[in-house]
Amino acid sequence: MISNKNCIIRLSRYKNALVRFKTLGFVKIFSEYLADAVGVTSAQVRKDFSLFGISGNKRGGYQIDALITKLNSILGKNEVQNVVLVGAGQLGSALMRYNTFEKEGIKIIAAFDIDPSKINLKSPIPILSLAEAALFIETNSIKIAILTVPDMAAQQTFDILIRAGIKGVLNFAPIELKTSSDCIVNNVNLAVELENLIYFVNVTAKEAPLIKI
Amino acid sequence: MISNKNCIIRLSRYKNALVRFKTLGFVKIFSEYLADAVGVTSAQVRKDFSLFGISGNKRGGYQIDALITKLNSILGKNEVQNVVLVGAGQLGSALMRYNTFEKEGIKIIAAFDIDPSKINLKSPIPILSLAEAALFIETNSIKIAILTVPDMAAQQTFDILIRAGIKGVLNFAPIELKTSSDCIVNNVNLAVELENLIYFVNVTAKEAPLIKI
DNA sequence: TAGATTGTTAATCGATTAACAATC
DNA sequence: TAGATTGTTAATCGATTAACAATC
Repeated sequence: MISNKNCIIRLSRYKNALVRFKTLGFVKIFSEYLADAVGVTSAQVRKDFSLFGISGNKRGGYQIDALITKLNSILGKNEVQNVVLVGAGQLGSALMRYNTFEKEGIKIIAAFDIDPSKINLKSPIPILSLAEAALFIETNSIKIAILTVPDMAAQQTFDILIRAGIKGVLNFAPIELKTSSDCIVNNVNLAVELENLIYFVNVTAKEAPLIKI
Repeated sequence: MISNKNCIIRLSRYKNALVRFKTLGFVKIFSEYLADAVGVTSAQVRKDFSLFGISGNKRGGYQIDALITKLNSILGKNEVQNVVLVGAGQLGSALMRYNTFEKEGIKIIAAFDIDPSKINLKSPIPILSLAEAALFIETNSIKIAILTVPDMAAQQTFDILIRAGIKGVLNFAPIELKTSSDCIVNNVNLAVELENLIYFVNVTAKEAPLIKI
């Protein structure tokens, strides 16, 4: 029932697409249309749903409202998810102001930084000293952290978070964090994403002339 | 030879890890250690390398310097890659200040926004009117764009970019862009990444008590 | 040389897709 | 009813891994 990461990411995408369909006034939807909106096959949609016991009506498709409710429940979106952010540098500060998280029910309730000049208890999201992180995380039972510290500090900061009880980390440092089995790490590396794009654009450009001949 | 996206992303990770090994004074490396640093198997490393004709020395491993050079060449990192950014909102502005790109040889040479109040020709990265984007992209032969506009504007802005000759887009809108076959889209969705993490942390938490019994 | 590591093949694994019976 | 869509099984596809001969 846990399924793989890609499957869960698709559930999020289905949910987002369904919200858009609902905004447009739709009430029911067929797997074919939902698949199209998300860029997968209809078989994939039905398979994913069946893995989570989501069923529709043969010939009648799926009720959008019920589907959104079910997906939100699976994805833990029925309650606000409190997270902390560690590393209030350029990217970290931007994420603190990134209002899409709030819209999606994800609340950064505090940020931490090692640099005393960054500490600011009065900003909309308080920025505290890294030294206070462990206690804060424990007393507030925070399970998820966003890690936006410099590369060289990533592993040691991560270790602090683990010891404080963090169970999931969204890591922006281009480092493979050594983790214990009970903490999950999702890596986001924007430079790598761009490099990837550059690579494929370049190979396609090199190939194109051959095709034209 | 094109290979799949995951393979190319691994090449970027190998490259990053190798640069760190080099910093630490290493000259040679075995597939086993590189695999460990990146979190894959040594067979995977050797397989990836062989796909790109990279060879080492049996019994002697790989020369780090030569390897970095080769990977940089494959990934197009021998020259600075110019890109544009479209949508100078919260996230867009942060990415403009995100110096990791510059460090990685990726230069945002201009940004565009539809909001006249955002236009600023004197900022370090000039912010121009969206109306000027097509001409700018064409005259400068820009192939890659970072798209950070609001969800509802994403598709129409994307269409403008396509017509201007953009071949690769790093898309931050939670929308599946309808693209032509000759433009590649990489999606980054931070809220979805966090949702994913939340999901797996929650299921693990629910399962843990069962394991303890 | 003996031992260790690469390079590559074949086996495994898992995810996606096609296909179709069930059924509304 | 006839037709269309779901739910699920089996087939396909592709990526990862194990294993080992080649060889430094």
